[in-house]
Amino acid sequence: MRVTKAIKAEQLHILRTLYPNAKPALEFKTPFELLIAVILSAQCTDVRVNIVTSRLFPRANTPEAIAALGQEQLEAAIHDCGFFRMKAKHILETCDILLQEYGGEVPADFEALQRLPGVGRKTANVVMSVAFHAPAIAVDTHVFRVANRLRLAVGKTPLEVEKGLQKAIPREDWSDAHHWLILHGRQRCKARKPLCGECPLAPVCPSAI
DNA sequence: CTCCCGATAT
DNA sequence: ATATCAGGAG
Repeated sequence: MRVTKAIKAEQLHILRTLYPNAKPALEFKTPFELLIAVILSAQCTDVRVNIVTSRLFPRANTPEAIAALGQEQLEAAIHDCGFFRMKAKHILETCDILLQEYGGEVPADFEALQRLPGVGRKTANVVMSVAFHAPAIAVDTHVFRVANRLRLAVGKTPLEVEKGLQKAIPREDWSDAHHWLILHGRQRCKARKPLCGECPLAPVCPSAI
């Protein structure tokens, strides 16, 4: 199947109808809470992150309070998210930088975010898009897999797919489309056993079995 | 590229 | 037993 511009538009239309109320799955009340939640979400399900942060944020949800926990207590608090030693280290370093260089606030700047320990391109894109409503498409494992399967955007790296998606999707839909692709990846277009038989996108998907 | 971490699904 | 999970650093 050759995925034309018209077919890509149809793919997006079906995704929109499938996931009409797409929103972030991570729970947060402030940009700082979102930043911490997204750092924790690396190679971890959003469900598990929400369980951990629902216990952590009432104790500490500011750079000062997280820093006051220290490495050992923070490791214990985020243990269930995996990679807990590195994540705790990165979060503490990030809190120090926020306090020293940004007045304790999360910078609304893509480049500045990427300079924070534990924050790469994907996390910076999520924070810019979700917390600051900037046009950005974060390419996580789900977005990468689903975009490639649909050939909505093809690439060997997340950055290539990100650029392809920016061309294929109208800017005003970037935020919604990001969530459509994640929800589709979680619910139907799974990594292991994709449910092509009951997928409404199968007729416009070159990878459908 | 490997390592970081462990629970869960297959 | 192995792949996967809202990745990032060395």
